[in-house]
Amino acid sequence: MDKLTPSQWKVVNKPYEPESTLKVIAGPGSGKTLTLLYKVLHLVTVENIKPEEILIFSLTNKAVDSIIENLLSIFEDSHTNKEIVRQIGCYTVHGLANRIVVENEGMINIIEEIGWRGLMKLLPPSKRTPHHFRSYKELEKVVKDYKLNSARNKNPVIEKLVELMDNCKVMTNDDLIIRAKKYLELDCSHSDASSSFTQDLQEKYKVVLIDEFQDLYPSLAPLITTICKGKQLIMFGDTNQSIYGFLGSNSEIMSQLDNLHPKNSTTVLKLFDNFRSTPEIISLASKIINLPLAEKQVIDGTDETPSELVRKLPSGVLPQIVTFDDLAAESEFIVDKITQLICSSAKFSDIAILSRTNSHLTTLANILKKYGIPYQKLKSQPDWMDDLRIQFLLDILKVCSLASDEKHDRGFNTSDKWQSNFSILVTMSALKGIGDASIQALYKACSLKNLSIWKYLTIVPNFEWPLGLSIKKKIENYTSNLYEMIEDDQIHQLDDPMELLEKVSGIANNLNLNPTYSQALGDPQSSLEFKTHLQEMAQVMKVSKSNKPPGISFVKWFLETYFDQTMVFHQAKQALQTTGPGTIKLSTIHSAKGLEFPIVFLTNGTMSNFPMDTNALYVGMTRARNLLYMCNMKHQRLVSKSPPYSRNIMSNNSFWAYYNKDMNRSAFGAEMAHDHNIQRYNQLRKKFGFYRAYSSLKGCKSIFRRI
DNA sequence: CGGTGAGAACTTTTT
DNA sequence: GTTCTCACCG
Repeated sequence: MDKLTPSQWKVVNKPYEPESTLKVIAGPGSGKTLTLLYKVLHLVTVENIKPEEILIFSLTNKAVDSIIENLLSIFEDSHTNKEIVRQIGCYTVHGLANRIVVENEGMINIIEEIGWRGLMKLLPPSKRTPHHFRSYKELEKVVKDYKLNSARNKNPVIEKLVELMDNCKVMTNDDLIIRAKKYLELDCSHSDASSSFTQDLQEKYKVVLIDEFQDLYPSLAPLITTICKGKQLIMFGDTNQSIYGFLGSNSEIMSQLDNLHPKNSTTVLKLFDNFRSTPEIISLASKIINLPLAEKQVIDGTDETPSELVRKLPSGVLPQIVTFDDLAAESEFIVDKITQLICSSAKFSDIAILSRTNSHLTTLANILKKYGIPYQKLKSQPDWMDDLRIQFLLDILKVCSLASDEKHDRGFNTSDKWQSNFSILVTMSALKGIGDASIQALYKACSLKNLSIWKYLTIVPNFEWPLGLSIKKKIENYTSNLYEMIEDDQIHQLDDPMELLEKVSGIANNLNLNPTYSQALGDPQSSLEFKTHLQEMAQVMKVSKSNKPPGISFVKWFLETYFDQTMVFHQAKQALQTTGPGTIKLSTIHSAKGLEFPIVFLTNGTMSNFPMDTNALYVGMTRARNLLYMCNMKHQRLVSKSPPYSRNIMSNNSFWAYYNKDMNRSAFGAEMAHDHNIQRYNQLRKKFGFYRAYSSLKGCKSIFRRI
């Protein structure tokens, strides 16, 4: 059993007290998660807080999943009923907001890239007007600003856009938070739905735990402060690991939370030790964030004196910093290093490659695939979800489902009347040859007649449409392809997932999509990729079908739940992969937050030229337990001093002894195997064709530096 | 019309 | 840190 340190016990034993705040500052590898788990256990077993009175928040799905998983094992270890864990509320902030809003107003639509692209088509075309936007991101920003203070900057164009979004229940993630807060503040104590989720939040919870508080940003504040008021608030985090600055300032929301409860009921505790990384890695990482190790931490604040800031013994191997001119050289270095490590004591599953961008990650994945190295991408969403072609199919499904409901008068109230408009706009905007002008003319005509777009297209004869002949033809094609599905209500009768998928891809096939969607249609690799994505979507559809309750059509059920189902499915699949044969983990630094790996490669790609964010670099580095390699990290503090470069990690017997001990693995006969390892390495080298690699490695100016 | 300086975007997440 | 756009100036 893991024993806690005195400073960890201090956190755990801090008594429960309503309307108080406990803030725990916990650096990387300080046992933050373990402390949080024991805190929950303590609340339940010692403080007599009921499990259903505890609410745990984090920001990412991965963090939430890992908390639940760890809670299960810790409650099991302490011989407490595992059922208890299911009663503890554990959510991402957005997941919770989503549940509240959906409970109160049914299916909603979270707007994403293609949604914004569709809305952009509604804006006046002139380049000179202030409403012209280069990219959908600009529009997104303007709409956000408008919503923040619509009273001050009146803008009729944006106003109409926002109105359309409201009518179609289209929300940004920030809207989701605001809406959720609104429902929480509503008094529904008189409502007869006695155990609604919203009501539970208003009344039941006593303790709110926030994991990774440094990741919070201002637009989350309304919801979080509403929820935490009057409860005991326990926060864990580390400002040095704040890597979501691009979403807004963390200090802003933190000061709001600090003021939530009276000053004298706030306690700040710190966890100092680092059980994770080698002193070599910690020392370099501290240098990056400009934290002179021991001294500074002792000075600021608590009476706690750090017993040992570093718990692990030196490994004798320094983090290695390398720079390459091109991608080929970088990937050869990585593959070669991996080969060396694998031919020593490391397993594939020990290794993680972390990069800053998802696109670079994809590049690396393809390279690993080429060499036949097993890998696994750590992503919260599966790949098929961000395929635009798939998103188009989903939007077609939404159009059919919503328009059919409207046609057959199944809307619940009048505000639902034109919910289909948004999806229609989005899908029509995806058609080749339909530009801003046509969309605007059509939309205007619909508003004049006070009809939804679909209704207009089906009841107004086409000679009245304010469109050119070729455009009319295209729109007619769109309408006639969807006609049976909507007007004959086929969409809700199709009960078989495969039939439905076939039908809808048939429709998409008949529609001529613009290049953004149909990217590289002729490219065989791309269409193969699409096929794989389709299959993955089909799998989720089948799962969805199998748990569909009676009394709802399959499409509706699928559209309402596919997101959640996909996440569950995806997570289960990833878990299966980790238990199978070892795979190298690929992840962005942001997604790797909270995780640790025995061996870490950090890479920034050779092409992207803008410098590494200090905190992101710090987070990346502190993921590593024993070995750290950094490729093309462009950061000021890494360009310093000179270098012993450990030429051959394979021959470093003392390091591998250290490594195996750290991993709790028997190192029996490791030294004996050394010659054998070298032999194996040379064979693989030959197989992988590293001869070229070596020449190019020599050719590129590798710079090895040390702190 | 062409040069120049300022400022923004590039990237990371949430359903 | 690099690259692009736009307003402004001569």
